[in-house]
Formats: sequence, C-alpha cells, structure tokens
Amino acid sequence: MADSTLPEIERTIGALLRVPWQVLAERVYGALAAGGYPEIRPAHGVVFRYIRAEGSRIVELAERAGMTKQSMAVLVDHLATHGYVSVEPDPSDGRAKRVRLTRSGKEVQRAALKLSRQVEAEWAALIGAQEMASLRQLLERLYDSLQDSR
Amino acid sequence: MADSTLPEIERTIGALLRVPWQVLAERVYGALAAGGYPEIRPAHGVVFRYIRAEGSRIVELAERAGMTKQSMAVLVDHLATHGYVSVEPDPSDGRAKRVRLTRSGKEVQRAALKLSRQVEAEWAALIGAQEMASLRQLLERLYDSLQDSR
DNA sequence: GCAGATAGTCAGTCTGCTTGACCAGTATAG
DNA sequence: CTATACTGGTCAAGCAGACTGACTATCTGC
Repeated sequence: MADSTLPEIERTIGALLRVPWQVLAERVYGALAAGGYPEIRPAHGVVFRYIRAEGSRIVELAERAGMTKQSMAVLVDHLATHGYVSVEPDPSDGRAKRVRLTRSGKEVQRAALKLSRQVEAEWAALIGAQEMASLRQLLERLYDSLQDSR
Repeated sequence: MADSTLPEIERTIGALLRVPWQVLAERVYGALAAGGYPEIRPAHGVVFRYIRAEGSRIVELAERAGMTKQSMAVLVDHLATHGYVSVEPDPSDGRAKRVRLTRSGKEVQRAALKLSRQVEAEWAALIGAQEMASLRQLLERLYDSLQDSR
C-alpha cells in the first residue's frame, strides 16, 4: 500500500508510478518470452541491467542489484545454463568468476532496450510527445535527486 | 529488464519509474513496520487498496488485485488473525464472506496514505514544488490513458 | 607467513504466488 | 421443481525468488 486508497482517493503517487511500470514490464518480458527467450524472467533483468561489458563478478552484480550473492548466483546460473551468459574463472583472482554476456545475451539486452523505447514511444503517442518528454525530464530529475540523497 | 542498460545507457523509462516507486514503498512499509504495524507486509497492500468501505468478497479483491482467490484468501486470513480485517459470512449469499476493515485496519490505511503524501512532499522539496506538481499531472495523464486503453 | 577479509558454494527456510481438485451453496433452463 | 451449470471459497501441493548461516578456498596486509 504505497498507495492505499481510502474511498475518496485514487491515484496516489505510488499507483501513478507503479501502474505504468507494471505495464512496461509486462510488455517487455511478455515480448521477450514470446520472441524466443522464454527462460528470461523478470528476476533476471538485474543481470542484464548491471553487467559490465568486460564482465562482472557475482558479488559485484549482487551489490549493484541490492541482493545477496547467493541469490545472484542462482540467477547467473540459470542464465548460464540457458546460454545467455558465460561464467569463467577470473584469471586475476582464484576465488572469483567472471560473468559475461554471450552473443545471445547481448541479443536479449538489445531486444529489451528496443522494446522499452517502443513502449515509451507508444506512451508519447498517447499523451503527446512534448508531455512525454517533460515527464521523462522530471522523472530524471527526481531519479537523480534520489540517487544523490543516499 | 524493463530497463536493460547497455553500457552507454542509463535511466531507461523503466528505471525512472521503478526506482522512485521502490523508494516510496520502502519508506511506507518501513514506517508502518516501525510504527506498530509489523505484520503488514507489502503483499497486503492490495487489500487496503482495493477493499470497499461496505466490505468486499474475497473473489472480488482477488479480481481487482489481479491474483487468484487462493492467494487473496491467504492475505485476508493473515490480516484477519492480526485484527486488521473482519471476515463474516455474507448474509445475502451462503457461499460468500464479507471482508471489512476493522478500526485498526482503517488506521493502517490512513497511516499509509499520510506517509505517501509525506514522501511526495519531500520529493517536492527535492525537485521543486512546481516540478512535482507537473510530474504528478503528467503521471496522472499517462495513468488515465493506460486505464482507458484496456 | 599468518590473520583477517573476500569470492563463491551448500543447505535450509520463508514469502508470495501458482495450479488443480474439490465442496457447498446459488441460479437457471426445460 | 429438479437436473445442471456456475460461483465463492478451501485444501493440497509446488515453484520462484529471495533470505540467513555455515563453510571452503583464496587473497592481502602487516
């Protein structure tokens, strides 16, 4: 209830943020599933979001995603068994592993980004291009402020 | 990955919506937990959001929340055992039950709403009152458009 | 060269959701 | 006015995605 609605109320700020986000997420993961990547579930998004091109360690991904290394290890393992990432020993540290996107992992990343842009464009058509641009700008401002105030 | 970030990119529309929402949710549920309602978890939010003042049926809540009646029954049961809702047989239908907020359930609802408004005010201080007002307006516009286009 | 920090794994648990099968009460068509 | 279909809710089982705690192996700083 980040947006509990007493009878009179609707459209708390929570709902206003959550609903579009859910619509977007459903579209993106739905399209990925339908488009030949059925093993990619929402939880795996963080890997694609936070992985660096040169490869990342599991702890690093976990840290960035705000979860435990055990949980991240499960996600990485799933993606590895389906060929979206490769996991190799890190030559510079015998304890560590290096996780990297494979060709098809990069495909997924690109596809997701494209879908996101597509949905954003649809929304622009819905509420007006200028309005969508303003909305994005204001959200960026809020986003940056929230990042700073940590 | 409603917002997969290829190296160059940051701040996809997904991240811009998701991050503030997460901040808000954490604040609201954190404050509720700290403020004497530790049994209220994020999953229970839907009950407070969708319940009608006259009382609602389980199927109705499930429908509105977009989940199965079994799942909703679990949430309602949890809230009932902690005294936030009452569950009585529906006099007009022998199969059905009527779920209503108790006094303390209403308290929670009000507290959550207040917290939400508080966070919104903090954000206004962060990015500017006018900007926050514009942001809300644009989000409302998007929200309404998305509702309509179903 | 040893003590403590770090990367990752194993095992167990919890929450929040699902599906499938079912029962009991209600509504309806013939 | 009864047989049938529908509906509200429950029981049981299972899965996904997170968690904690305990452990091994390796690395690093003094």
